[in-house]
Amino acid sequence: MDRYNFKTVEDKWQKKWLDSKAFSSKIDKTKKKFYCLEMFPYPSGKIHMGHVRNYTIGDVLSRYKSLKGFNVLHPMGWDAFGMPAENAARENNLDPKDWTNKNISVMKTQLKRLGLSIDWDREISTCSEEYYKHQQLFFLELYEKGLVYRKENYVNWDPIDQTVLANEQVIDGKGWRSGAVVERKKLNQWFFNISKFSQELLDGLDSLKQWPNKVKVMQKNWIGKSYGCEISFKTEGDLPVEEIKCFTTRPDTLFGFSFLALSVDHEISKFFLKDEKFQKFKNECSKTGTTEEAIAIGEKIGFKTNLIAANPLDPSQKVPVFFANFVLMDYGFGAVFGCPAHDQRDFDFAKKYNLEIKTVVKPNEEKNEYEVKEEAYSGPGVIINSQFLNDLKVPDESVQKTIEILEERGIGEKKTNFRLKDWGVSRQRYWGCPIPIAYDDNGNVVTVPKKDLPVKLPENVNLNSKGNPLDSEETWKVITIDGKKYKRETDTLDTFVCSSWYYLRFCSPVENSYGYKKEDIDYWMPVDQYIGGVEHAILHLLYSRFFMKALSYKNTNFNINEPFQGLFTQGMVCHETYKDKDNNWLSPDEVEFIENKYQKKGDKKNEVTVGPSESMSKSKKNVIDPENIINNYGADAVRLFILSDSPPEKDVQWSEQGMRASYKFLQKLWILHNKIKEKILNNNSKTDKGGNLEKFINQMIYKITNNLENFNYNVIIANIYEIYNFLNKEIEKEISKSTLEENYKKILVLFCPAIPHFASECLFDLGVKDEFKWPKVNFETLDEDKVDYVIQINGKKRLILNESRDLNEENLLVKVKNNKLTDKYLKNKSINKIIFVKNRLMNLLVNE
RNA sequence: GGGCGAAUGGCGGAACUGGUAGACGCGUUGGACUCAAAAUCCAAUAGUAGCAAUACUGUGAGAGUUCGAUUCUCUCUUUGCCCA
Repeated sequence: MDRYNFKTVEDKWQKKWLDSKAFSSKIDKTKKKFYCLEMFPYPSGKIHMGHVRNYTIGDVLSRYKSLKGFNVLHPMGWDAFGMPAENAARENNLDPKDWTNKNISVMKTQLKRLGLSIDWDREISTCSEEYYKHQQLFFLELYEKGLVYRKENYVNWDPIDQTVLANEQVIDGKGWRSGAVVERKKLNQWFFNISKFSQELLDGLDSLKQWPNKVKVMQKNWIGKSYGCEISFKTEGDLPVEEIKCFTTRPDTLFGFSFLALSVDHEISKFFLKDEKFQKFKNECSKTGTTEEAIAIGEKIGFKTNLIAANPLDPSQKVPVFFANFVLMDYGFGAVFGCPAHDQRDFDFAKKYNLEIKTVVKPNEEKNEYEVKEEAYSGPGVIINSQFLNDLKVPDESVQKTIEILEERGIGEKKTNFRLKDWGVSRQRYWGCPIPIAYDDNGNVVTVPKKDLPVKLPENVNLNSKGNPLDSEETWKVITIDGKKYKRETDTLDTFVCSSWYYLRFCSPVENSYGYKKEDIDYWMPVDQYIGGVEHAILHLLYSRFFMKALSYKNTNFNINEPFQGLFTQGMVCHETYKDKDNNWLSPDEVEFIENKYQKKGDKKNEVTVGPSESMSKSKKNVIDPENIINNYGADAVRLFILSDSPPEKDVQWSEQGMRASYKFLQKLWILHNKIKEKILNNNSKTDKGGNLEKFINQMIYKITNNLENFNYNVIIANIYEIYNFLNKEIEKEISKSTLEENYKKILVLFCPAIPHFASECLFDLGVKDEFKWPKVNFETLDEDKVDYVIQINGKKRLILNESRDLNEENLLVKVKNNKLTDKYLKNKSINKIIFVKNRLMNLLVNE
């Protein structure tokens, strides 16, 4: 018998699957479909362990569903636009397209080595013209429907790189690449009107029964529905302004107000255009970033106007009006009233400008004399010092009641406010999908005619120019429409747009005339199971949901409400971190463990400190390269290990020892396989002596099926080990050829989802050539003649009795009393009560 | 500060609708094979006491419901994630 040679076996099966197009999927209305999708990768160079885990989980599910008889769609593609390509190309003087395509080819080869059941005929890449031309058409359709618009908006501006930065690219207020202090700058940007669907996006969450609750909660918070009130404040002063409208979620604290704060872009700012001091102040404000966090942490500064605002509920109360850096035009009307006692931001501001701090809410447990002193109080309680609002319960009753009063008096109006803002999709980047828009000399917008799509990216551009490379492409920029010259939009689309609809494209990957074919999406959509990292819980998933709503808006022909019926978020792959004596990060293969000490390889004097296990990242060098691991141990062993050590939704700790154990296990399993095969071939026994094989196998079919349905993939691996342990002993017993053969073949099918090459080889070795089917549980074999009864005395387990099934209370009690082991507990004691659970347990309550 | 989770041996983790806590793996210890080591195989492995059968304790802490709680309820501690 040979050792199990994973290289030949895995190569053989991968070739076989490829040649026979084993995983190609076609519409078959006689079968139930199952669309299994993992989040597609960014082609960054090589696959990492996170990919291995993500795609192994998806593959287990796909293979299982397919064995269950579903018509499975399991595609793969590339999220191929984005900044890393542009940066890498700039550094190495390459074309981003070449860099990306090279990476795709490397990573595709690596993924194939994992033996994934992917329909490669459906492969797509978002950077191909074939893909993005449809995206441009969608853009124009959305534009026609009024869901896309252009407006001036503040962005994070990097003055050195001359580019816009996303919020996550701003680190400690500085550009992540240049290190320059980021400024606020106003730019014309394209927006998708996602906020139009705020309510729908919120309501839709309820229908997503197979989504993890935490993701739904995160989306709910992100959408952030709140009720508030729009209040008009009468003003007086040296400006021709009579009233200012504010939005607030806390109208009940109105009597505690001590100033009004306006955004520097509030329309009133037009009166200050020539005021140098104000312009200086405005400049100062632009130095704070636009993130909520930056605003919360940054110092609050204000610019006092000569306006005075009156409390609409008590016009005798008058307060000053400021411009302030913590108010943005995005929120409400760019104007808020400040109640320092009950909002920390307002409190900080009031302290700085010496404004009154008037307490109007007291916590329930406090006395009426309660006063806010050191910090704002924003918790529940009751209203005080507020005339007719006094004694209302905060927050529910007080907010509601105040709004009613304001509405009655015609000075306020109830408003629903959403935190969700429209999606800015403009990026000042080369490597993205061009926006099919052009401008005339006056800056008026025209759309590129649909027949002229795609708007292709120019080639051989100079990536080292300042700002957006497309902006310096003078010849590309000029476009002629109907004989007239226009200038193209040089911004490209956020890459999240590409990933917002790629799952539709997988249904019709080669359809040329449109982004999808109705017949295809009617059959395949929605995605039955979507699998990926929780880091996309908000943006990508919300944008995708929006995209479906946008496509179905004013379009009766498109009726997909939610793209992803089931969602599973897998955990990360972690590894210990290492630092040498000079505090440099070391990779795991630069470290060795000798004489109970970690040291740098070949350098005894360089002791290594072991840090906590963290998500694998290049910056901390705690990365294990999947390619080496697959080469050393084989794809099945890697799959086995990555599944075995933790539940898929939790983080898993990479361990070399665990990896080796998985490898060794497959070797042992191969030896066992050969023993079994030998016994099947040369065994004439017709009887099974003392064997429980059939019963055991049925239990395992039951368990593994359940565990697969519930994503308990780590337990499935434990079940496989159990099967091995059992078979390894059972095989020594006398067992008939038919029982062994029949049951063993079932077992091998159970192995298919997790270790497909190995299981296929064993089945093939036994001459099984037809399509494999997932075995059914034979429940009859599970009904045993004898069961273990747990016997408790006063609630404590004292004895296990293996007795006939379905014993009634009296008969079991006799057996218990007759058993010598219970003597010492029952002697001279009377039984007060008996709890009896059929086929399971008897609990005797006796006098102590 | 708010929201949502989590806490089980030396470690990763099992435990169906409340009913034998610790499956399975790693590690550790002992043994076999070997001149020796590696590899492999066998055995033990929650803690305490005992040669042993066995007994007691034990699922972050404390209370509660129950014949019976890792599982349900309340309070607290620690910790993770998201939002501020």
